[in-house]
Amino acid sequence: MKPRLPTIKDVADRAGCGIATVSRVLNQKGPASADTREKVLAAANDLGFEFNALGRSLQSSSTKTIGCVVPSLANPVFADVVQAAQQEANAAGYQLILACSEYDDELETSAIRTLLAKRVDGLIATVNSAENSLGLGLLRSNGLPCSLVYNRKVMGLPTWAVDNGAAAARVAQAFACEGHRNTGFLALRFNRSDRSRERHQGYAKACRDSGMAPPVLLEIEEQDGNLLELLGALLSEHRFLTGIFASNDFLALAAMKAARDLGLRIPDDLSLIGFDGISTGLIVDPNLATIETDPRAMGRGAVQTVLAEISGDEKPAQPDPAQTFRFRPGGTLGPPPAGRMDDREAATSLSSTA
Amino acid sequence: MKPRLPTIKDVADRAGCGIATVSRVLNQKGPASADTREKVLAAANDLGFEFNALGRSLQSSSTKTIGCVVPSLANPVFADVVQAAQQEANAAGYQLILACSEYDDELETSAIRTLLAKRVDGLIATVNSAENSLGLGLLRSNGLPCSLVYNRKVMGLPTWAVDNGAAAARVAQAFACEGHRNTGFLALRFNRSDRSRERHQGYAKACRDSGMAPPVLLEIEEQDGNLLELLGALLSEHRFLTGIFASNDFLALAAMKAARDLGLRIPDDLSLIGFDGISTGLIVDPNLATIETDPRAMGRGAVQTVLAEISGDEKPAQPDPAQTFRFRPGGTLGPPPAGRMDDREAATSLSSTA
DNA sequence: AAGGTCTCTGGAAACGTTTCCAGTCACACC
DNA sequence: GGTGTGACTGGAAACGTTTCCAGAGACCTT
Repeated sequence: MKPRLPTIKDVADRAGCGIATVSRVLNQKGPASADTREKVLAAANDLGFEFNALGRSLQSSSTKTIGCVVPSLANPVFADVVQAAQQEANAAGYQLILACSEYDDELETSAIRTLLAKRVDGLIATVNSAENSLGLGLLRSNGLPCSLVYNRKVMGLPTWAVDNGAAAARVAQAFACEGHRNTGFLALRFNRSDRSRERHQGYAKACRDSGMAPPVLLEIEEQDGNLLELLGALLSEHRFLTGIFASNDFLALAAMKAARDLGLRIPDDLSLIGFDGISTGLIVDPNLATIETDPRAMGRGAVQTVLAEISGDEKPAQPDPAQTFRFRPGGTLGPPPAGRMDDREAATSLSSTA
Repeated sequence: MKPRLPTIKDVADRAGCGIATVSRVLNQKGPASADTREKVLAAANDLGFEFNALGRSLQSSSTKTIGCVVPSLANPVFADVVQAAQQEANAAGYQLILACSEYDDELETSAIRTLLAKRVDGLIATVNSAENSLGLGLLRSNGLPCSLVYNRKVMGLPTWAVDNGAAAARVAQAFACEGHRNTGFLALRFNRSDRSRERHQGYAKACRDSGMAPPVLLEIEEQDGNLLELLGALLSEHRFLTGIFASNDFLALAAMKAARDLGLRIPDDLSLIGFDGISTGLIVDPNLATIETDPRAMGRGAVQTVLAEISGDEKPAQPDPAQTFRFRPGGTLGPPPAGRMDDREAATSLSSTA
């Protein structure tokens, strides 16, 4: 059935020499007479020979492979991370093994375990919860070169991440500038993403600091199809909110749609700010105000860090410059509706915004 | 530096038995006394032992790994394909190795070559051009279980694809029903995607059949950032067109944005129909009329087919039911503007379009 | 002509598994 | 007490590489 692929031994037999010689010729290392070289090359060509990476890896204990764990590809942010990581790895002669955790701790751990068993040379990952990830523990304990992406720094592991706290504060400032006081924080699987939690925390703190009301937490635990309905229900329940900060752009756009379906005008009746800066936000009308991040740079950087650690000699590129995001203005942010500005008495108390 | 991971031999030494015994215990096959079993388990646990998949694969000549080649993850269609394929593979205990061809033949071939060297057990792929893909030739010649995705059937390889011709005809029909006569076909990297070419061909034929003018080919060869500008230029050049069929939704949405920037109202001044049915099309206002496909089903199906061929016993699930798409109505399709219905006199003279 | 160098070559070990096979041991049966 | 029957065990081969090392010539030098 399976037509066994030719091995180096087959080539050697056909060329009438030893396997050591074939290896030398085909890898262009070590001496070989012009005559043998030619015969080996011919034999390899005739047989359509390709090295078996397994044997090779086993002996060299290097697989030229990097593992990549992300929550999901449905979010364009991670698709971008993966794509960029892929390119960067490829350029260095490495392959990417992909695993999606589906925001599930169980799957995340088993994915990392499998990757470890496959002896990837390095690993980049966005884990559900950096603080208590079993998989990360495994990585640490056997010292595999790795880098986090979008997660906060933890256990001394390098990470390519956005400063969620600072970004959330910037959002609060944007709302405050327009005069909003009652805002909400919208999250999808709140308990399954430490990014979301950090953004919420930072946002709540910044709201307090700038004299706004504490943000209402609008949480949805995904149950697929009816996302828009759930959003609609949530929105009508909280009509008094004048602005909503969504923990990612995808959610912000969905909320925008749901609000429109409810007859709300944006930004006249409700302001929206997203997070991530995916390109779809620029296509909708009005454009989505958001925190713009650079997922491609994150993916690329993480791979560079890992590659540097693998090769050892180069100094690991430094992961975290001061600013990893910028606020992108958009038509979804405007002043709150006049009727709901009445609780303005507290408006002057805004002051400190780091 | 690298803290060599424990091998089965280490476990054997610590448990005071032979490696064969360890293998038997840990794999739960073959006999073992309760006593040894316990000692082995303890030793493995102490050492944090995990099997090395390389040695295992080398000996069993099965890597439990499936290769996956797609043009890009930037298109949500492929992100969905990959994600679904991943889930399906995982469920069967297989891992996915991802490679993106970036719509480049060179990269595509080398990706397949590498995957082959890594001895994947099977492969699913969307290739740039099914007809003349070098990589596909390689696959064929060594009989690796594989399935195409979104490509047309070729060399007897199973494929999970949309009937591009029929779908394009459906689009033509939709335009014709509304009374459009002068339409365009918009494509991004026309020469790099046989899907795009097939859609164009089918569309041109259907236009002819239904008495519309031959569609104008609006082609863009991507040069990143200025996509919207290029689209804008293209649109103003062809003001006489009342409808545009975009070869994918992403492009359709970009065109929608570009048209709006030009002051065109949709669908009053220009109708748009896309292809793929990505979810973003349902978020924009008006909703995008499009051909809805099911990328997840394609990815899942392709993996099932490959898995079936690997295990041999099951009969390969049949890839291609009659209808793999449906037309999704949307607000971007309306009747053509009254003023531009006048060139109707030429309606009968249409004839040859190769 | 003996010794030295230099280039080329192939055998063999090693990488970490699985599995075949032969060996050991305890036990029951005649 | 011998013998057969099991259950259990470990040595060794095999999977496909790379690389060390020693051997075989060819050629030059004295």
